[in-house]
Amino acid sequence: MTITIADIARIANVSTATVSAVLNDKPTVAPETRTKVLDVIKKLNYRPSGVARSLSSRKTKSIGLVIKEIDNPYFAKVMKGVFDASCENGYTVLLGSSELSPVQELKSIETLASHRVDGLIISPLQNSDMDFGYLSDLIREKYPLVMLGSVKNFVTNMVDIDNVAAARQAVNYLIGLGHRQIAYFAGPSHSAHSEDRLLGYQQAHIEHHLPLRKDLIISVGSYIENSFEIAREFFASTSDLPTAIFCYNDLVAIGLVNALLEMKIKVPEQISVIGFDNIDFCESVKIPLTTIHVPAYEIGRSAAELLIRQVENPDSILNEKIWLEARLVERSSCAGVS
Amino acid sequence: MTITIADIARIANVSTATVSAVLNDKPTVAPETRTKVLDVIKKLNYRPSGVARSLSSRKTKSIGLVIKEIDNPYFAKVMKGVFDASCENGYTVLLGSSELSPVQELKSIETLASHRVDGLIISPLQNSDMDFGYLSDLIREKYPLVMLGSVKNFVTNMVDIDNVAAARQAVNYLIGLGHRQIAYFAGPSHSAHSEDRLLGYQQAHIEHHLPLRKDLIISVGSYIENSFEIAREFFASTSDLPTAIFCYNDLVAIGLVNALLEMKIKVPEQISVIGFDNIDFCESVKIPLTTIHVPAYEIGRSAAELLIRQVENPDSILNEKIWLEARLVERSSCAGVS
DNA sequence: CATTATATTTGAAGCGGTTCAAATTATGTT
DNA sequence: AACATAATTTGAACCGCTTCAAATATAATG
Repeated sequence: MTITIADIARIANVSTATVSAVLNDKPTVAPETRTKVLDVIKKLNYRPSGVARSLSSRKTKSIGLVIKEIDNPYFAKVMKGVFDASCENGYTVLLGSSELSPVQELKSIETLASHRVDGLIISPLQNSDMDFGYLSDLIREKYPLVMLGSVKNFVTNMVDIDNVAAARQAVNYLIGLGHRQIAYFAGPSHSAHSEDRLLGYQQAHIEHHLPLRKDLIISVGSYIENSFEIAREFFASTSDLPTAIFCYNDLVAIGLVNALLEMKIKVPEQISVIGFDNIDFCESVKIPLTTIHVPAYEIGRSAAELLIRQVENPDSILNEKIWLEARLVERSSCAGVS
Repeated sequence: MTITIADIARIANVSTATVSAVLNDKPTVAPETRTKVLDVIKKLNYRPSGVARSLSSRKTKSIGLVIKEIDNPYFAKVMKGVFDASCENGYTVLLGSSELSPVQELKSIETLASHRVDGLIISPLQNSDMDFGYLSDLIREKYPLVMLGSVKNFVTNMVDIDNVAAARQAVNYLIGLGHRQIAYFAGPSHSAHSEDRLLGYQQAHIEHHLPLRKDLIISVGSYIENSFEIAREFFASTSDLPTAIFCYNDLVAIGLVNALLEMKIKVPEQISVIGFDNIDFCESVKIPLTTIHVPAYEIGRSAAELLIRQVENPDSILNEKIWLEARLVERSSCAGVS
């Protein structure tokens, strides 16, 4: 049915080895032979089977990308970065996503590994090595890997921003504005990023000798709606309100602002809100969002480039850490306290 | 290096055929044999090569998805739908995107096809059959295909909303509100969807005997920034302003609203704006956006389900058209004219 | 116990490419 | 023309799994 290299060989009256040679641009094949073969290939509209090719060459020219949420503008940028860099280098990307479930994260990784992707880029949900039996296997067998975020105790490639420092910067900014009661609207449980940002939040407090109030750390999730709901509950049930809120990401911040506005609480006059990520919508939202810019596209692109370098040069470094710069972007959702 | 089925067979003291049988849950293998093999598999942490498996079985258990823009919340939903349905059925998705370039669309399709994905879901850029030489090849050889949007003159599966009707509904809504000068902020050239929406726009005008003014059809693009820029130019250069604007998608609408507000033009008091897609951010934006809700997630999910059904049952219908419902969602960006 | 029916296992041929030592052909030299 | 050298081409062995006809082991029957 499908046409194979043998068909081409037969019709062009050469061996399959020769056809293979022209397919792979080997310099040994004679010009006339090359054109003859190429003609047949074109005429039959032949496209070599990547599967067969992969089997014998032990390279699939594909990489696996495991993100946390497909439906999140932050990861869209990461994906685009990965996709662009992969395309440029002739790689295809197989998509995986944990959708915030550790079980599914593992399943995604296993699926992609069994597809024999040449390497994996993973935005890990968790960061305790406990949960990474499978990953340590991969690392042990030197499977090319790039983590989007650091994983404790693992010697492997990584590209990320310094989440702790960036969070500290965000909270310090609020403190500089005069805020003393600052809440943290945390991300999904299991999220290493959320943990790191919490750490930065705490560091800023300690730096300025501010008390750490457990009741100001609220577990929210990752989506606008989650945040909206939880914000309403939170503000309905607490009397000692914070004057500023540091959010796990922009979606959380947007949901929060929506809730605040609905409750007739003025942003930033009564409560300042700061986000994280700097997704495209920050400017278009009701109260343009002050946030930490995370270079998501560049993270994706660097990760893919690093991974591909690793794949094509297996003896290169296996433990490269690329830290990209995050920076504060001031818009209108934060104000000083009077 | 990597461990193969032969290793398992040797150690378990059976043939590779037997190992293969237990891997594929064939009922013929004796229970004791099964457990013996399974034990070895577990002990060696063996994972069969999807590549080898694909080569001999002629199935890759993967599908290709070619979208138009990775970095677009609409397609994020589509992707999620495709991803979920694929996962549930044991398929992996290989990502492709034209990023609005016809050339890259073709390249994506070719790449995915050479990876021998079992089927393809394509959100086609264009809709003239002229541009689809490659596609007609695929169709001719009965490659399982689902188009996200109709392609003229092609007999193939499709799932989409009725873009013409939905656009007509949007424009009729504006007309019903009393608007008589309605502009269309069109999407990227090549976009079949944008063409269809233009058609609906025109039909609504004809229905109501309103003149079709060429100067009210503005080619914008697909992103917030494009729209923002072009909106500013447009309003700076025209005197005979429309009272309402129908936008290719929500991103365009959001950019437009941003521009209008910056120019101190009141929305919806002075100009009504209606979007298309109903992305998550419509509610959170400065002027909550009235728009046409497109069930993107369901589109993705139906497409994947249809495709997989096709793949696993090759003699089933090859020309199924699934039309999903779009509906108007009223928010605050449209008002009647006085 | 011999014989037949049933349950398991297996050998070997693909699947569609890549690879490389060996064979063949073309070119160059005395 | 004979021989060495360089340029091309090729046969056949993989790559790691599936498949299925044939072989072997086990159970059932008379």
